[in-house]
Amino acid sequence: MEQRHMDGAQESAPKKRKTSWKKDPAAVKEDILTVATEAFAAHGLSGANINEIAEKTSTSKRMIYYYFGDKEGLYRSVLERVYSSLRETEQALNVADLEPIMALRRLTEATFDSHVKNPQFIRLVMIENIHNAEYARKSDVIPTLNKAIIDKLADVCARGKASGVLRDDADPLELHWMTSSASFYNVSNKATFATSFGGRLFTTEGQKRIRERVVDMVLGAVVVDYRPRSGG
Amino acid sequence: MEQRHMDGAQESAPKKRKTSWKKDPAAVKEDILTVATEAFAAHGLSGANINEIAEKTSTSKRMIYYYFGDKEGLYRSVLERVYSSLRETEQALNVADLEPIMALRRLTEATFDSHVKNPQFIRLVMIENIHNAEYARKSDVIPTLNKAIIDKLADVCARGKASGVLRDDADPLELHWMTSSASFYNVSNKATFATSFGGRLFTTEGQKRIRERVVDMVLGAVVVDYRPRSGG
DNA sequence: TCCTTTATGTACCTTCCGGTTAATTTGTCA
DNA sequence: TGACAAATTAACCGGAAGGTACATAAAGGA
Repeated sequence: MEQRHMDGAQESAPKKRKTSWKKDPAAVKEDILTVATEAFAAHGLSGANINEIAEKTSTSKRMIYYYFGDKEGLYRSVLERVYSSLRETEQALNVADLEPIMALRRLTEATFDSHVKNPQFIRLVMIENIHNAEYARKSDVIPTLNKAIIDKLADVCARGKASGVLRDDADPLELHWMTSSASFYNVSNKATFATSFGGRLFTTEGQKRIRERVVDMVLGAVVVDYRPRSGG
Repeated sequence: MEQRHMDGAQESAPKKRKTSWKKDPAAVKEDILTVATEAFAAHGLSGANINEIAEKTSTSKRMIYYYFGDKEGLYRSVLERVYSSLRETEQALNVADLEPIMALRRLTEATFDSHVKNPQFIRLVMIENIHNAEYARKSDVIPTLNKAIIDKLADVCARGKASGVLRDDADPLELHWMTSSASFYNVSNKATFATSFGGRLFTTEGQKRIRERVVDMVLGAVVVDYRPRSGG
């Protein structure tokens, strides 16, 4: 992504002629995507307003249609971008040289934390599920992005079974399901849960407890004779 | 808006006068709510279309506005109705005379099953979360509906701690959070999960395994020395 | 230098859709 | 039975919002 001078109108480098417009497609696209991500995450596909999005960019509505075709195309691009960036984060985590239980704990905690830190991603996935994943399915990147995390879990599983600390029926995909479900729900359903039951679980203290409980759940389900860190 | 007599129109035997139209407000409202529930669950608040809803009812658009004021009012009514009906289901389950671990298992399984059986409820809750629960919060029934399940869990917890089978730090609200998170995610994120990882977990077989795994997770997190039914 | 392609700005159009107006029918009750 | 309220119909409105037409300024060759 090579955007030069996305702002500069006044630092006037030597001979860089700074004629009227920008002519910087990459930066323009990025700008649009950033604004659109916020809008779609906040209001959903039908709820987001192209005119409003356009106003918040440094460019015009015309450019949105020029680069993304229509509202749906813009939405798809937003979805792919946000998916990719999260999966990159997942890929960065290295647990290959931790012993299996510790590795599982770390992966679970990392998932929990990354979900908490990326509410926009969560909201877009929620929205996509409302649409029965029809746009994610159309994408040719999204369905392929997820090997990394499963591979990691498969490795941990294999090592854990070999050393006898994990149950024989432990399954990488199910493990991912378990960590995801708890971590996702924690962000996605915060609003209604707090409305029904109060905000106790969403204070700093509450989240600390929940985070530990999620680890307990996951480890409790696959570790042979799991003993929680503290308590009971 | 000031409509009384929202029901009872036909138990008056005497002078059966079946002239042209119905004059049956309760049935009309129910009809509208049924159609609207489907529409909002399918397309969300902004995505649902009042004209389409009206066409699918046996009455007219005007009637929707007559009884519910505006789109938001209709949505709120839909939300309250679906919440109430699910909570009634929860209330029906009796586990007071099961021993604590078995009671927990039953509650977890029941939650899992009821979520699977009520995808419309799930979708409406997802949508409500996209709106930060703003409409649920405005309601004066929804925030009060949820005592029942917590009370049940509190009872189980107390008994379990007394007999030493549950960890001292087991907490009813956290328990509800655990059962809900897994059960909810199983339905809410089915579409994207299957897109990313295939549908293996959503076959009949897969769901059977997942269901048992959810029980393992919950019990594994709060039961002292939990031993899963099979495996390991 | 001119021609083609890419990128951008301005103004406009059309349709959909939430909501309303006004008139009509049905039931109730004095 | 007739007046009044509740229930219902049909036609209509205004504006918002997605999308487009058209002109035109930059860049990149030949």
